[in-house]
Order: sequence, then structure tokens, then C-alpha cells
Amino acid sequence: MTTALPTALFIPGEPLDLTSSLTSGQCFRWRVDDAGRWTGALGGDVVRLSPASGGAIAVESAPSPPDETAKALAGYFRIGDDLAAVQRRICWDERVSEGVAAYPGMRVLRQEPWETLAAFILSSTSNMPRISRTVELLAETFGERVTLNGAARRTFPSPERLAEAGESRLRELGCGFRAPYLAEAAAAVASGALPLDALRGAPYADALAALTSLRGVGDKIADCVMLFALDKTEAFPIDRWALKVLREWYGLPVNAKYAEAREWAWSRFGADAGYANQCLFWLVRQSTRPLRSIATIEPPQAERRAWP
DNA sequence: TAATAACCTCGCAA
DNA sequence: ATTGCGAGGTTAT
Repeated sequence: MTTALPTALFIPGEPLDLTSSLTSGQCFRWRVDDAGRWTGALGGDVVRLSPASGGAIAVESAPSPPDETAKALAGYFRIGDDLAAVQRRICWDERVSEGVAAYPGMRVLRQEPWETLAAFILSSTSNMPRISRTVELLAETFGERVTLNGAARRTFPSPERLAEAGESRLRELGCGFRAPYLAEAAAAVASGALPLDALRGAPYADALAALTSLRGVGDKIADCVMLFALDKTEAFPIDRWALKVLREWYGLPVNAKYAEAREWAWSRFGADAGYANQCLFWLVRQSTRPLRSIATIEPPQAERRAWP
């Protein structure tokens, strides 16, 4: 027997572009079909998002009812942030302005802390396709199966589950040298030694210290987790792309340390540094497929600002 | 303190 | 075909 498929309408009331928000390297499990419908696994649910007219989004989900999921989506996409206001505050920067113009509806996400930590531990010296593949394989192997109108997905496995799996099993699944890091992080979260969820309410410095106490988690990965899951919009993750941007567009000295670059970002963008970072990162990542061509992008001399 | 391998694995050049 | 190299880092020496 078939039942009518319940659908709810999610009306963000804010700029929201699913494509840039869901493909800009913050998350790894959303898939889009030819019709532009996005399918993901959110918490314990399979979720399907279908862009409708007027910026509305049709939501299907299971097992949670779609109207409940629609509310959760407001949190996931940080609809509480006034994106236009954020953009006005950081658009005086020419490069950030380019990013805003190119991706006007790109949101910074508020994802689940554990899944985000696990995914970014796996991101070390890797690339987006491989991260996605490994995350998906972990879900496929250890996650709970959930179905939506015949389509099946799996939830991201709990820390308990991955801790139980252990390093060797995680290696078998392609985690490589990150396997012990992931296993240890899972154990720390499962045991309560690392109160991940509580870090949402903690100051940046405290969250940073807690996260980097884990093996395999340094400044960059900690910043990703803080920005994409722990409500630290001031976090400014500096990967090799961001580093290249800082050096080539902003004149960051080659010998500058991570902490110095972070301080600079704060002096420039303050609490909006994370949004500025996302604009810059995705701009450079999209505009220069091969790493080598980035050197050809030089700002006009007049746009350069002296390094403080 | 600062530089430099080493670490898993995979996909894609050469 | 086979090999070498780098990919959204971090740790150990």
C-alpha cells in the first residue's frame, strides 16, 4: 500500500543557496539529483530538499515529520544569522566582496559536532571526494539504516560505534593514518572526556584547547569544527588554500605562524571572520581548479593592504 | 623555536 | 602499463 508523502514547506526568510552552501566543503554527505533535489542524512533522518518558487524549499523527511525537520533546517543553515547584515559588515574587503557577489546565498552551516569532528579528522591531507567517500563508507558500515519513500540512507555512526570499531577496522575502511585519531576521538566523546556539545556554549579559546587536546586535531581542524558546528563564527580555518590567499592576496609574510594569521583575520573581520573565510575559500577553490594557476591571480596594487 | 620527514590511500598525470 | 605526486594536516624527530 502507498501513503501520501507528507511534505512541509521551509521558508527561510533569508538568502539561502543550497548549492554553494552544501558543496563548499563544510559538509560531505549531501547529494543532488538531476532535478536539483538534495538528499542528505541529518541527525537520525533522511532528508530531501526540493527548491520551490519564491525561495521556499519543499522538505521530505523520515522518520521525523517534515514540519519538524523544516524547523531543524533553520538551525542547520543558521537562518538566525542576518546574512545580508554580515555581508554588509565584511564587504568593504574587495576579495570578500567578490565572494559574496559570486555566492550571495552561501550559508555557514551549524552541523552536528561529532559528525563534523569526525569528518574533519578524516580531511587531513585528503580531498573532498575522498572525504565524502570515507564518511559515506563509515555510515554505510556502522550507521542506522533509514528510508524515505524507498530511498535508503544511513545515519552517521555514533562515537560509541566508532570507538567500538577501533583503529584496525577503521584502517580497513580506508581511514589510513587517521584511523587511530578517529578512534581516539570517538572514545573521548563516547566517554564524556570531551564534552563536544557543551563546547557550543564555551568561549573560543576553551573550545580550541579541548579540541586540540585530541591527537590528529590541530588548529585548522579545530577551527573547522568550531566554525561549522560549534557556533564560533569568528573561527578562521587556514588550510593550504586559505594560506595561499592570505599570502598572495593580502601579503601575509611566508614565515607567519597560524596564530598570527588568525589574529590578523580577527583584527580585520572580527566575529565575522568565519563568513569572510568561507567567501575567500570557496572563491579561490572554485576559480582555480589546479593549484598552480592561482599564482596568476594578482590583485591590482591599489587593492593591496599593508600587513599590520 | 624552526625546519622536515613520515604518515594511508587514491586518482590522475607523465 | 607503471611510477610519481599531491591532496582542505598533524605529529614526531
